Amino acid sequence: MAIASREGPATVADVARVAGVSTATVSRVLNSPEVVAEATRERVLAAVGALGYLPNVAARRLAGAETATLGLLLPELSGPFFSELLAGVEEAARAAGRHLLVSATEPDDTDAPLVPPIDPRSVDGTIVLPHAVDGRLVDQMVRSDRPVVLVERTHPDLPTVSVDGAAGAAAAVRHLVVDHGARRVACFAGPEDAEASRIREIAYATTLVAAGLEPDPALLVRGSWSEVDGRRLVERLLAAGRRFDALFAVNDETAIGAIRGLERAGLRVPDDVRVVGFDDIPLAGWMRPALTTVAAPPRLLGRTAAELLIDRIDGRPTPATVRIPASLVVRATCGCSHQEEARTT
Amino acid sequence: MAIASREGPATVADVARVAGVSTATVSRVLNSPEVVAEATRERVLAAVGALGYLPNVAARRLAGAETATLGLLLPELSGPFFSELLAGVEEAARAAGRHLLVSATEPDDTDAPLVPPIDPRSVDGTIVLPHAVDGRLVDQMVRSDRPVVLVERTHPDLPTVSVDGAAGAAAAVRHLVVDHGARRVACFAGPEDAEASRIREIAYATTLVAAGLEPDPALLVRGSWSEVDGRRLVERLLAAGRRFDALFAVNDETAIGAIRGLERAGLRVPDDVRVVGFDDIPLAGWMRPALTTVAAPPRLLGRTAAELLIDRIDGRPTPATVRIPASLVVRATCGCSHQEEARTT
DNA sequence: CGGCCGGTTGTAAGCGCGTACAGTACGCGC
DNA sequence: GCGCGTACTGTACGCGCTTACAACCGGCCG
Repeated sequence: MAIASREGPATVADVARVAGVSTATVSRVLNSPEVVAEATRERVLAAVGALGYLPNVAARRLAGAETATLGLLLPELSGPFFSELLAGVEEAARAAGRHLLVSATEPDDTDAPLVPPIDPRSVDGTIVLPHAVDGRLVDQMVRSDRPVVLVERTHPDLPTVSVDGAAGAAAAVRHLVVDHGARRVACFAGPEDAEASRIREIAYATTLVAAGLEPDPALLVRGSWSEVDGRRLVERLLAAGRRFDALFAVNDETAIGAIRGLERAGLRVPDDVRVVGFDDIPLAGWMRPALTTVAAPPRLLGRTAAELLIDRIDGRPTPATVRIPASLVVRATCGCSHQEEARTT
Repeated sequence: MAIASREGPATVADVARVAGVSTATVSRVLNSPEVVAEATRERVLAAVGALGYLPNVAARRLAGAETATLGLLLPELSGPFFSELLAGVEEAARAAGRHLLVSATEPDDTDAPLVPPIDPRSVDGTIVLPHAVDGRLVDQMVRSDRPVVLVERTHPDLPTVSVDGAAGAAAAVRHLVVDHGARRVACFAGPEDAEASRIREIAYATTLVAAGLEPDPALLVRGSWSEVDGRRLVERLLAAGRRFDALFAVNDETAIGAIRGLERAGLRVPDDVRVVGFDDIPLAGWMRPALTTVAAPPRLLGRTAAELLIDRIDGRPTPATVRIPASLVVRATCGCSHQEEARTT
């Protein structure tokens, strides 16, 4: 006489006993139902329901199956951009019945050089954002043979999803120059090694040229994507006596900081300086004057990356690169009429 | 002659072979070093280093050890409050060498009634936020015998960490009434079943009474913590002909929405209506006029919850309840002088 | 000098699950 | 009536690791 129920959660063995089959059959019902006879399948499923059986992820993983969890590696999770992106990833993961293992990595984390923040063996695949890990680690992940998807960052043999920074930046600068007649357009860029920023800077310069303007190198300055840096860059430029009638920032937080800096310096936005940001974080629409910016919907970015990763995991054919279109969202800081509508988000 | 190195990551067996010991000894070196002889330990450690051995989490878990990962269950991850909290949790988890499994649960997720978004067996413990799961699920997690910590939510036999909402709300209302002479103070609350909101509402009412004012029930209205709802509540109140000279919102987003609504209705903040929020999200300090609010640092909340959970997991004694002090951050929307300093965040 | 003890290390038994391989039972054709 | 294929199902092993339990060793006490 077998013991009817034991401590702790039910196992395949329990289900097998209740359904009167072997554990192998239970496992088959769960993983490849089509090979099991109809009647047996139903009996097993009933037992699963009755016992509230839930597969043990660890055991499953150990036995070689998938984890049903995605890894996400990013530099930080607090800002509006990353948190929206995270939300998008989580959304897609959950929709696909996957869990999400998240890890942030302080950029200045010099020690613990090669222990990955996420063990590739405990996830089915990983999404990696810029600066989240250094190149060696990425290489290591590639070798781990588990799928990896990059976001806003490239690598010779890894798929990437990114926003169309070039088109977005071009649209922003064109709007400033062509529609508003700006002559001296500053560019507040990110760190030199940030690919996403480089792409936008280049588009900024070429668009200027295309419009018959000569880019002034002194007007291209670098910060670290943060609000305070936006403010600091304005101060630095102004202190150096550089004047400009428009400003394109490679992300919204920098743009917002810049606007604060301009206000404090007694300059009005958009009357004295027109400003366009990039990203379209929620705050962009809430602030006053509302920020004109390039929409690079982080949530969509995240969702797309997750979907691509899941497709890879499941072995479906996937594009090597997905480019999310960026579109100019005209609000007030560029100098267009202030008839801004309530955001419908 | 044993094979020197095989495919894939190294295992304890590999380490054992290289170090010339048994797998048990390797395991012991990793888990309870003190029982292993000095010389042996060093030899094993050397082998671990040489092979770049990394324990397989799944196997470890299956064998009964801990996962070194924390679960976090929240209603959504996009807003400023949750994303900051998440950052705090992640920070503490990483500092303690733990991973983080994150899951959001749409509140309107009616189906899939009892399958937990996070399998309690695959984490060492879980942090649960309001609305993240319904009561039955919480009960289930309690029974799973793995530690659970609640945030801004209570349960008879679970530890909780929350901000001192009562003290914070009281300070806010007192500031409005005593320092600014407000007579008719509206309260924009959250849903009826939100504990955190209830506590603040009660403090709002009692503080009014204590100040010799009689709370007008018509001025206590409910939304869902969101910006749009803040705006809607203003419209509704105004449409109903209710007048008020001050407004206390139980969270910043509602307060911000309310301010937009007031502006649109032609009322000036703080001149016509003084506003105080709650939470102190980053945006509070960035917007204009800058929002006076009660600081309930979400990051600190998250970090504290994670630390409490880790203490529980490690079996250290822990308080049943941690209350994070809330402090009034005076900026512009309450009507105090506009000499707001740059946020030093 | 035998026995016993504390300090170490090895042996082996699972943890829960997937799956190759080996049946088993039935139905068909010859 | 026998052989063989088909459709299922059961047996048994291993994934990598932890952990009783046993084994061993030198030194001590009696």
